[in-house]
Amino acid sequence: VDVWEVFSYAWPDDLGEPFRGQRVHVPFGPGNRDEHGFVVEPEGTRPKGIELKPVSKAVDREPQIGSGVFKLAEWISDYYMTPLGMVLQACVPSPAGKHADRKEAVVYLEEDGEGARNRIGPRQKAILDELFEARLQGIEPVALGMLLRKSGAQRASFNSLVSRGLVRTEMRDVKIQPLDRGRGVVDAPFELNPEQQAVLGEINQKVDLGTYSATLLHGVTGSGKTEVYVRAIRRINGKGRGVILLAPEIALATQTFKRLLSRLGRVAVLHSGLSPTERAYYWEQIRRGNADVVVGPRSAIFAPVPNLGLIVIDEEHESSYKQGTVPRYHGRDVAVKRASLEDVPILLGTATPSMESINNARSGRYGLLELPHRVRGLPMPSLKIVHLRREMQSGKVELLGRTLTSKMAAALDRNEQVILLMNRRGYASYVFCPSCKWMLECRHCSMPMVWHRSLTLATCHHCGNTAELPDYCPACEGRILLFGYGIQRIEDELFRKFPNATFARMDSDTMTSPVQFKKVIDDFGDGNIDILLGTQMVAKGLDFPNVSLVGVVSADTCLSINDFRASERTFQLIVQVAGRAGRDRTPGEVIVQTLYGDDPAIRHAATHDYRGFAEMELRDRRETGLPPFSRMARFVIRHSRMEKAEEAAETFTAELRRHLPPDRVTVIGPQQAELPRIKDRFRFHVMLICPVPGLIQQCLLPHLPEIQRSVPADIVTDIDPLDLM
DNA sequence: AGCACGCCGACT
DNA sequence: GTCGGCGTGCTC
Repeated sequence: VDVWEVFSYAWPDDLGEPFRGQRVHVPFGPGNRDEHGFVVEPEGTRPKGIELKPVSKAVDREPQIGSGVFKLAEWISDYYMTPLGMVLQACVPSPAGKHADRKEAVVYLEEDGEGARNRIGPRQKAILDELFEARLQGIEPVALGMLLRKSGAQRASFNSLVSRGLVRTEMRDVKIQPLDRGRGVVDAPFELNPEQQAVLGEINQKVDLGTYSATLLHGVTGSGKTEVYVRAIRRINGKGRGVILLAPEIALATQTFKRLLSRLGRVAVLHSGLSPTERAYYWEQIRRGNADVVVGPRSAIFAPVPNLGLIVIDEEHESSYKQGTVPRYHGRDVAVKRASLEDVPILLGTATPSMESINNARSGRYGLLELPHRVRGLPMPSLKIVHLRREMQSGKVELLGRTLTSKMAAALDRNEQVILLMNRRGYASYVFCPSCKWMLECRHCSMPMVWHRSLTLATCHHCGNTAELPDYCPACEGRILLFGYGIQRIEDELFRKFPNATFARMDSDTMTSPVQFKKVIDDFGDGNIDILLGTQMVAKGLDFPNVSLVGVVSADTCLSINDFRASERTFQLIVQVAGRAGRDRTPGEVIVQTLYGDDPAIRHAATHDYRGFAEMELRDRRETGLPPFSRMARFVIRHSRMEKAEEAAETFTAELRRHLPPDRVTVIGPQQAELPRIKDRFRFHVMLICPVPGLIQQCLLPHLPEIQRSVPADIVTDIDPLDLM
């Protein structure tokens, strides 16, 4: 609904007084269809010569967001060049269902529902797609009500899926954690070390000052950042003010939420995985000022905390803070904006600061605090780079090289635990015909599909489309091969090499629900599992005392991507996963397998040399004029026909050029995007690079709606893009 | 996004 | 002659 304009309506007296941000229903368009909208100007001027329609209904009776969040939404609308209505929709959750049931139906995707998958209707397909998406995000099961709303399907289509055995329902208690439960605040079981105390002292000064300041807390993995947050939060709570704590994703937010429950007073969570009832409950409690802390992923930055005193962003560097759909905002940057609008301090914590943040710290825009050592004098894990090429026995493909294998054996002998990390990309299995080189590709995206043994289906990672495994190659009728070093290959190797060890796999295929996630985490924590094998998921925030060895099966997969942040991401991934090792008495060891051991990102990670890496990377970025020394904007032009897309991209770019000063804005493209076709749409893109923050928006914002309308294709606008594919 | 209007090709 | 394709434009 790309409606940029603001429309005037008559306000019937019986609706009370209108206020900014109020949700309303209005008749819209020739058929007067019912649309929802937000009051933007309660005292708007009446446009002349137009008969006003009356607002039909007011949804809110009290403001759901404060003026700070409303201003924030306006800023997002301008900065990210997104219509204000869409921004407000992202800020304010849709109103809760009327009935606050004690129980609700939740839906699971059935594991072995192979058959019957063909010949299902589009509505049923939509339901399955939603469920599959939820599984990939690890938020399965999904509340039935939410599922039907999101897929736009009727109950009948759903029932049909149940009778085909493709999905399964269960009744679940609506589990709302009452806010006042944790009233008795538990004291910390231990004292802060001098380093932590010094850092906390600095933070407390800013907290006591109570005005805007941004502080980057660079603390190595295991340096006790969370404990520092907790103390700072308590202090601000003691002044009767609330805190927002952002975590990169739902799973981590949930984990942090539980951790805080035992240490702080009234803790609330907010995220899209909650049932409407739960979400409404927390929202309402927060709005009334009953929450001391709100924990959540990026969207929690819009929480209506009435007397905000501090914002904390954990794992500031994480790219999941950037939203992939409109409005495409960066949670960290929006948080900094909110802090400055509401004049409160903000704390950004990480072991591997993003280039943006470290640059801000160096230029003095942010303060910088450091925790260079682990707590309790624990040493950093030792890191060893292993060149896979040298380790490979002739002709035989081994994923776990000689060194890693023997280190694993030794660790297991000592009854210590092991974490193995592999990147999803590059470790997928493809469906392949060796004789004619045919490969199973998604019909809609022209990208190879990935075979999942557990689902007995091939899926497309871009659109979620699924396909059955063909018996024979459709091109030459030859034999089909599953090709690639899938996770299963590693599992097979583990079976062969460590027949007595127990291991668990943790990736989006096996972690279908928070319950399963918790179970694996608990089992591993209790020592029932020796080896934890996982994707990025295992790199983040886990804390197991008995892990002495971490193996990075291949560090290269994120280097090969054509993206100027590849180096930064590789460095972060290695340092973060290495941080899982040696968190208690057993010293940690990390083996990084690579084909390109000379890569500077890997070398710096091996010596825990953040400074050296940042120095080098910033120099590169400065020389090439890339962020953080410039700002980028990216536009993707999409059309179902290739020529149309290309043509539209050309005219769109020409229009952009007319409004941009050529000496200050570099225009790259248009060119075909890295992923040339997704969901049946061909993609071209243009990139703008400009050293002056905000200049691109200033030049384009007045003209963009008009330009977009004049181009017969979909245009996606992405400011400060992280994804350049 | 919907939903109209409007201007060109293949049919009863 | 009309039905219907989808490019274009508007929504207070």
